[in-house]
Amino acid sequence: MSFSVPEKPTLEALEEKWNEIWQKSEIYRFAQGDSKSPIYSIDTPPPTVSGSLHAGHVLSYTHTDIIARYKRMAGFNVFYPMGWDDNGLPTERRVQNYYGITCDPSIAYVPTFVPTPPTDNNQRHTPISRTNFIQACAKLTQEDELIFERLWKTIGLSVDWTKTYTSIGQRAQRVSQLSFLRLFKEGHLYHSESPTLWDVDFQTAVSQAELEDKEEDGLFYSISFAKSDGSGDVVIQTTRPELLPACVALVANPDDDRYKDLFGKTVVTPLFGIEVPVVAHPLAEIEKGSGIAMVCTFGDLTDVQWWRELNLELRPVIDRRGRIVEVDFRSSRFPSKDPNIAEAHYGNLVGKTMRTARGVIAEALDEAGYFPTEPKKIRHAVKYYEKGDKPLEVVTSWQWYIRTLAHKEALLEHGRNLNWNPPYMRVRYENWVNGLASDWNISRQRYFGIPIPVWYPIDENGNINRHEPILPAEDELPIDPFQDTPPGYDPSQRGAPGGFVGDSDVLDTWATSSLTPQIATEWEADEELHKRLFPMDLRPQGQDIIRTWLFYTVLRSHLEENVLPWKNTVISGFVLDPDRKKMSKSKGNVVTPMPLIEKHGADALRYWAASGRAGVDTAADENMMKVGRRLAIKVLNASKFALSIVNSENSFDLSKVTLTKVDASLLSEVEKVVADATKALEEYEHSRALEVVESFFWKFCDDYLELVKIRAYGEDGDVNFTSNDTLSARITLISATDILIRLLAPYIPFATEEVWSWFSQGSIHRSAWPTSNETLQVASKYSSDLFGAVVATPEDGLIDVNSVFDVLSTARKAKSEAKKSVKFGVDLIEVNADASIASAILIAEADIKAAAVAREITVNVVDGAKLEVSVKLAAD
RNA sequence: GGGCGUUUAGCUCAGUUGGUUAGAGCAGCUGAUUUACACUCAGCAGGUCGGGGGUUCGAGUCCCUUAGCGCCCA
Repeated sequence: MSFSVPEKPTLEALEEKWNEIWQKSEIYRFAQGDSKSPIYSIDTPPPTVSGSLHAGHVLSYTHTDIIARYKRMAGFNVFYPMGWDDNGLPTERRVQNYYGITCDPSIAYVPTFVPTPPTDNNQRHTPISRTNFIQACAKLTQEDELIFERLWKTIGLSVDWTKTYTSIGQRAQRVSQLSFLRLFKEGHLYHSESPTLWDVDFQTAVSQAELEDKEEDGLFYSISFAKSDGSGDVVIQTTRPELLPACVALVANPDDDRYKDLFGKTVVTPLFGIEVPVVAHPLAEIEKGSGIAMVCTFGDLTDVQWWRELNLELRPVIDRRGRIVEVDFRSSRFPSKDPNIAEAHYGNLVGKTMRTARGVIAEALDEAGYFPTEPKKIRHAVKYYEKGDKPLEVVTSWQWYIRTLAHKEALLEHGRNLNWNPPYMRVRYENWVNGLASDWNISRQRYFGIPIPVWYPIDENGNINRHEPILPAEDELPIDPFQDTPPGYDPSQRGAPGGFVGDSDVLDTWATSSLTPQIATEWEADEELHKRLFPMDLRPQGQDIIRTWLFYTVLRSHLEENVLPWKNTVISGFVLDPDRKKMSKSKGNVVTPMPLIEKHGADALRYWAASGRAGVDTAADENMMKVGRRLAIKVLNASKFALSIVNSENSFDLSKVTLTKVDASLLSEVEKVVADATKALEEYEHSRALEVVESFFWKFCDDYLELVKIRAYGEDGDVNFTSNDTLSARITLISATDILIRLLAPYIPFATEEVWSWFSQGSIHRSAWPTSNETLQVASKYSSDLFGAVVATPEDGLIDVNSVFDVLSTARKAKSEAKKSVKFGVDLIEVNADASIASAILIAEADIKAAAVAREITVNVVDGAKLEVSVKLAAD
């Protein structure tokens, strides 16, 4: 065996060099045919490709990659696919802005249309057909995916790129639609016309998980309602007087003595003259305002609940664009006592936005004397869609829902059975499940998404019958009800009386993302593979999407197969900017990873990421990257040095090498490091494992290498070393190097692979993870391969090498304080120590003398004494 | 308002079941220098562990209380 070590190793261009080799040799490929090795499967978060790349991606994906690499080395057949989340609203928004287009389903398809970014950014968006729009989305996401893929490869994610999927791809479509059909048949999914939170800009329904409360300034108006029996007024408070025409009741708490007499009686709405009942409900807060509120259809979700539970009338006044619709005050729905006055006031509101209408009606109420007091300024929470810019409205529409409320208990139980890292993250999940208030609305009134796979019959009068949806056969999936014809119909019947119409909605992105375990493991496509891979081993993800991605995925696996989708989850923290502020586009403090990689190298960035613990927010700190870069460079240089000593001229002829006690003890320290690092990684504590290995590695370089390098070279100096002892040092150097770089391989894959290539075959990332009892085997292998000798261990035990290093360190300190060079001579090192330490020092005497350039060492045994070292430097 | 986390050296963080003198890296300071590595090495200095109270022979660690910061949910 021989090997070659470069003259001047460098980190530059290692990323490119090794990525190319890794891709070619497919070292990260899942071995589908291997039925023996245990499988470790990872449910990788599919990043939203329409979002921007930032350092946060590097943080959490590196954490996962460290585990993947560790498990692969530990003998697992690692299933580590990548998915792209390209479906949904964020993509639509990006495509609209990027190409300057907007989707208008009423426009005809133009086959020749090629989306191109506009030259003038102020230009109005060009309306295009639904199909053209979808094609534009597909085009841009493909480009975006390439950018992500390049980053993943540059930071060295050991993904099996043959398993890539997308959330809009055929496979995702089939799985999503198949699950939809199954859940519908099993009764877990239903269709209903009900009040739903609605974003008036995006024109779509949103779910509870997508809500965001925003604190806003508002006015709390007091409005007088006249009692129908003429016995006076009741004063309510509201922030939304514009909904007065939609008022269907007043509500107060059943325990509120002030209003007990009014329950069951009626009052009349000001301006509009509609008689409404006064009702009791426990959700009415006694403390809030005057304790009595108006119920409108609908101002918010509490209104919806009151309306449902108290069987109130329905008087909708808001359309899907968030504007006031026309109503008839002579109809039974809006039975005004004075239609002329009602119409006069309402006429000023029709077509107005909520905000404008509020001002108009407030003025009218004030003029007509319905404000007993001035409106009060308040701060209150207003519900927004997390991506939206206008407050959500509640509108009534047909939507598809997956039942969640019925499964709370089971979902909590699943949460208890999942291994959470860090454990306290489970609480967030439990809080969310306990706080669920509505079933999951999975339909979205958008375009770039997976179609809801149903059609509806149209009766002879042209009315759509939404109560009896037509379902496709499972083996026809995926389908697009806009393009495909339902069984038993002819394409010409689309939209015609007696014919059919496709559901025009698409699925919520989460309705697909919650199936990533099923998509990745070939559920209902390769059942044998699915069984081997599912439930999966690991779900890594961000803390911000516990309530969405994690929760929904648990729900879907519960509904499909009644199991947890994975055994473990690792929740990563956020990346903060260097000043420890949360990164956000609006603040302009987003740190993008590519420039950092160019500056510090991929291993350095990975080191920074690895130093952040699971669940802990981590600042994008360039200092840490510099430290990582130093480590990678040190690995190259120290390994080069160790290996070149080992590889230096040898004319030894020994059939047996007995390791010196210093060397055997060093190897035993390595074994402890292996054990500690392995334990930490098994517990998903990647940063602790790194710390253990890294700190030992520096000690190995600064103390052990310094201590034995003269012996390892075989040079004499003042001391004579035997061939046995020289070979012992060389075998120890290469064995420790071999093991330590394997321990570092998951963290700094490029530098360690480079070193590995100097003296070993194959990829380090396919080598075995060190075990804590293999050091002697490693030593034997190198001894036999390099020197043709067998290795023996010293007979009577090991010594404490750390005390030997302490002596060396004291000598260095004396020189430093005397401002002398490290190589300055020492006349005498005097040591007082307990017997065991004293004997350790004596055993290492020759090494210490050589390393410290000391002429003499005297060791005094003092029972029970701590190690004391005094150093007498040579004269100048 | 409720929940979770966090507060340790100038900065970023370790600190295990309570147990010697509370650790590391960075920054700072003092030095070394034909060298495996200047992308280096050695050394020094720097802390009342957010405040208060308690349990204990002993508390950074456990309990109570209080304040700041961050996140989540109302």
